[in-house]
Amino acid sequence: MDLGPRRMTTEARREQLLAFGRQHFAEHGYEAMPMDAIAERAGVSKGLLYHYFGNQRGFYMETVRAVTDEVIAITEPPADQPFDQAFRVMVTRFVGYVQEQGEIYTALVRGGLGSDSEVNELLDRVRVTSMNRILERLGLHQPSALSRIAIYGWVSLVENGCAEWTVTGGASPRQLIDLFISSFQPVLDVLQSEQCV
Amino acid sequence: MDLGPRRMTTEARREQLLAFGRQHFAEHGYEAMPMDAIAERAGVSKGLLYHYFGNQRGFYMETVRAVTDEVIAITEPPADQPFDQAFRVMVTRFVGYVQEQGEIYTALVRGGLGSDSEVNELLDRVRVTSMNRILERLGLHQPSALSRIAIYGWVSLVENGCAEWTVTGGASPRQLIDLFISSFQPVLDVLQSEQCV
DNA sequence: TTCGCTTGTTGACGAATCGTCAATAGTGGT
DNA sequence: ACCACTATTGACGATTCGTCAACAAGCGAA
Repeated sequence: MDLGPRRMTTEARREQLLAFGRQHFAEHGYEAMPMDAIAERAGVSKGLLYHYFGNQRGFYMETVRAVTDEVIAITEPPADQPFDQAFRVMVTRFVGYVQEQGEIYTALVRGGLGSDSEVNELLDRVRVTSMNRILERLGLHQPSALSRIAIYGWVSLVENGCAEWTVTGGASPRQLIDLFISSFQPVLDVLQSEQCV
Repeated sequence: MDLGPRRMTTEARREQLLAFGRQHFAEHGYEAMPMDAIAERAGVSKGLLYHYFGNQRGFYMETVRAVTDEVIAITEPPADQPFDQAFRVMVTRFVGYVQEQGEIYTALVRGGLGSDSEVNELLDRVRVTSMNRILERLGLHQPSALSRIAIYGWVSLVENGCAEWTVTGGASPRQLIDLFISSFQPVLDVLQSEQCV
């Protein structure tokens, strides 16, 4: 598959393998294929994968982490704008990301891939990061449990709504964005009733 | 662990093993422990587990199915009530179920347990069933993609909100129920704008 | 009670996969 | 051209999966 130079710098090889892993796991899922076969598809030896990622789960985890880090970076809301606007930017960027990288991201979130608690922590980092960003922008530094649950739930709505969108299609990005933003209103109501107490 | 009679009827043994599996997988997750060890904990031989469930995934899947079937049965909305009321019943029963069986259900949904696409289909059955029930009660027999995405997203909000609730606590069932019901309003708006076209 | 048949149950086995490690072979520096 | 360094390999031991022929617990009949 590779056909490039047999010996690469550590960094280049690592990125190449992660890029491959992203494609591979999105398509085949975690542990659907033995490491021997995965390595062969990647054009390297099994030993090399173990050398770079420790074990099978390690390879999968690093791949997932690369994607989640990307999502977190992309959805960073602009700092110099009022909440409403920054919020819309955040949602828009997320939907845009899903539109482009949809299949891979969905395969990830849906758990079409395998997972254990560690992998789930990675995925949860995306949700918690989004939640904290929203709380911070709203100036809620000590939110109640209910507030956190409300935002967390909304983030899940966005995530899974997008996942479903990737599968079924049939709606424009704009429609999705509007849906997500209007869905936030009840959550915002909870947060504000919070603030008054 | 067992200490009961060594030889049981097929049905009794099967239910005993499923009850054990529910506890075990909620605590240890899928594939965290070899089948030998699982069997030992269950007080039976490894061969018996394979006899009843075919393979490791089979045992896990049947366990998950038992739980998801339970959820689907419990959240069946009453047929003889108007939408608003039936809807509230549905949400209330779900929250009640999570309150009682929370840890097991959450371990399942969160994927603190492992999963592959087959397992995920099982979990998705719960969401899709809820979605279809709502659509049916509303008389929407040919919903647009956006409508389906909206409801699916809302179901995910409920699911993950409850999961978070199980972990963090700090809110009353009533608060959760109200949150979920008010969160449905924007979704309902989408559905109704649909209906007019 | 004893025999015998049905079937729930077992544990040792072969196959497959994981993860390791000493050996190999590119690559850059001198 | 040589050397030192390290990226890379593939065979190996260990672990786990899933199978299967043998075992034995219960029940009915004699």
